[in-house]
Amino acid sequence: MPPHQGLRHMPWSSFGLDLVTLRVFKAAVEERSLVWAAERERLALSAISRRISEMEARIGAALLRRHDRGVEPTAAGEALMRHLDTLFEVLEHTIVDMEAFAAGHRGQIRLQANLSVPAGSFPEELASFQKSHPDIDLYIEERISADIIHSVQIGTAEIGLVSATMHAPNLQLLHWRTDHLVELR
Amino acid sequence: MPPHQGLRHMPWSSFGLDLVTLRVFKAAVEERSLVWAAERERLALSAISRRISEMEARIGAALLRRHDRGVEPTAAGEALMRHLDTLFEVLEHTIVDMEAFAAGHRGQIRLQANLSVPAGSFPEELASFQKSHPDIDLYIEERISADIIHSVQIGTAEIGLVSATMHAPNLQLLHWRTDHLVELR
DNA sequence: GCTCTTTACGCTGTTCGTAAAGATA
DNA sequence: TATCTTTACGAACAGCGTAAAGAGC
Repeated sequence: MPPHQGLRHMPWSSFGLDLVTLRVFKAAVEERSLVWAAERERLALSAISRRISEMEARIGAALLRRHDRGVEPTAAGEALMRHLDTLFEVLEHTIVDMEAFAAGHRGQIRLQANLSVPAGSFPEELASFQKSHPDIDLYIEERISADIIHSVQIGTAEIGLVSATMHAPNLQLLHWRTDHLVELR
Repeated sequence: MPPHQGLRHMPWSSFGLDLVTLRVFKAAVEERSLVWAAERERLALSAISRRISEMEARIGAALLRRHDRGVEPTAAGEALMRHLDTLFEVLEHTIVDMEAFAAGHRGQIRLQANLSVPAGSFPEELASFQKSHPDIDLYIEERISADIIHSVQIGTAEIGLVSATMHAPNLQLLHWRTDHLVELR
């Protein structure tokens, strides 16, 4: 049997939406011209024309109205643009988030605690955490509660453990990369 | 000068995020296995492995932890997953919206007519149109014939009705989203 | 040994850029 | 004519699938 050579037909759901084409389309609408969009996206004019035409074909509706002074979105194109604004916003947030992981504190967690905390089941909790996250290096430091909270807030520590009695009864905070807010015990 | 052959390096911003890879990654996390993700996405196992590895390389952080029973998201992978949920939601809405335009049953239609038109059976025609297309909002404006024609041409009106005697005997044009050109009576 | 993931490699489809042609004021 | 968009075509790249190799229980 010859190589099956893939199911090329479904890049995304039924429409062939891809980020590059969507980005190029956005540029075309914002620049009101394929020529300028080509320049802005550093792509050949012909490539942009083709991308948008093929997207229109797949969707089954015109997205741009062409005239000899440039282009203009149709009603469908405007609707698409509204979605693209939020789509690329989400994407931007995603990238920022991923950059944070890529940057410095990759696989390292700085933990700060004060002395009144560790008495209870803390060591076991720590051990289980390290077992389930073997690729993370834990750095443990002792501080006073106020400093710990500040460190977590400004990001010089990923985890802060403060005495339960000082701030909230029976509650210890584990603040992990600003994504997780976990109750410990 | 030889063909410049493109700036291949920047599919999206600095990261090479593309919808197919993101979708595949989502599948891998949800299925907790590349094998199952491959099956679900109808893609070769090797293709999935490569896609995810390359995305991790570009991002500069591990997204999956591999063991011999499958895969598991790292902290970075979990963060990415949270964004993907909203991203694909937006995309889903976009597709639904575009499908509506493809079917031709959506949105607003700006209609321009001049006074000499409506005398005849025009109101009945309009009523029947609105009855058969209940989800379309009709906006009606009065203009002179030349302006109407221009509006339809440049797209500020989807429908133009001009006096039969002025331009073509016994003919009124209904120009709909530049896709349909329908004779009205 | 079994199940999972990764790497190697040939091959095909995709997509670019250049260049020429069409369209419109 | 000048300025935009589209189409044609050759070439490079990207991405798939098969198959073999690595890893961990």
